[in-house]
Amino acid sequence: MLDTRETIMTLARAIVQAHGYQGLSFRDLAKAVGIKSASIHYHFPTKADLGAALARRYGEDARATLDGFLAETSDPATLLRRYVAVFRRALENDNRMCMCGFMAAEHDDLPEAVKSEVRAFADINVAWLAQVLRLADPAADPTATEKRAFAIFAAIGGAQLAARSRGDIALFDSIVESYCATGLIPA
Amino acid sequence: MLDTRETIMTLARAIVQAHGYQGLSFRDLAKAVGIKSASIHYHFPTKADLGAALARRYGEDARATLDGFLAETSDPATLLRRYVAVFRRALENDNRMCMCGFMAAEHDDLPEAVKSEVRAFADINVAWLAQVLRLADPAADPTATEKRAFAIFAAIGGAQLAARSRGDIALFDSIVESYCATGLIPA
DNA sequence: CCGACTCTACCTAGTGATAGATAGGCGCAT
DNA sequence: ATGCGCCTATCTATCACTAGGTAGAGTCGG
Repeated sequence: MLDTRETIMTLARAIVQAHGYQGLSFRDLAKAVGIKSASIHYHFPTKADLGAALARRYGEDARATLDGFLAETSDPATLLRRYVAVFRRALENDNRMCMCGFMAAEHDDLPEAVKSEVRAFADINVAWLAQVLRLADPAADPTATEKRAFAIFAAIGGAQLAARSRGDIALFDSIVESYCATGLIPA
Repeated sequence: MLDTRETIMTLARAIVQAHGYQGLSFRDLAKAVGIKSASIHYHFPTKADLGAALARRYGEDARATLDGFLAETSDPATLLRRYVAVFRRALENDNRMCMCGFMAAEHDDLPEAVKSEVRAFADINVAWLAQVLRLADPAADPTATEKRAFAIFAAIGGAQLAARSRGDIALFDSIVESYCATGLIPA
């Protein structure tokens, strides 16, 4: 393998998106990578280290993706459509979900280092959404915009969770449609 | 204990609401109940049996609670406010969340019997919400009403998840406020 | 050019803790 | 005396993690 550490992170992310942090085992991960579990510990001393690295990278990747969208267009409707599509893609990928969404549920059992990265991920999403909402309505109250951004973030996460529990991507689409129709997500 | 089986179910529910199905261990549960783990197996032969019974009862209780609301008033705004309050109460109870919401995330690792009960729980919620929406707008298209009901269910679940990840009930309130302000939840 | 040293990236083997589950027995109430 | 409710004791499997070792690549002085 060219870069084992990267391979570990990629495969671990996929596992956590499907089974959660609790459902991530060094043995299974090692088997997927093609090495022994002891070798995972060489790259990430503890599971908490791996979890924190995973969540941090997840946030970095999200920021890069979202900023990429902003570099291509300033149309709020297009940007929000693309944002929703990111969450849809997780479901398309074997009914997976947002890694930090899963970790949010597991909050009570997460090492502190992982918890703070999960919070940071939410912050990145909310900040970006608020930025897009300001493009749509620059005159709006900044505090209300931030609240609205958090509401959209939470609602899409909820739609993903509901669709996942049924293994039904069409349900995700239907729920998001309702969000747009009722005005939660501006069109 | 007067009724050990009931005690097991009550305490198990609390554990799953905080740590998920995966986070429920017979040893910890038995310790909480004050018996040995082997005795749990006497009442529930396997963990899957316990999980299914838990999810089924959760749905039954929800139905009873919601129907109780309907028996008291026919005002949609009041009913929806009470519905939201039920989810808020989980957070108030040591930052717990909806048991079936947690299980929705764990979907991939759930025994089939548990999965179907989780789906049934969602059905109960959506059916009740649709009923309330029909009270608010009897002329609306029934299919659209059902979609809207699912959107509200998903959005509130998402709000709970987001608030839990921050241990911040005020965030739940803020998000729900946004849902009402934008019109997702009719006022 | 070569032996000695060191570092990286992996390995085998095993730790103690914990998981769900089982067999069989004991005490008590009907 | 039958059976319910719970027990002790144990099983097998898996968990994160560790100790200690090794093959190979790179680095160094002489």
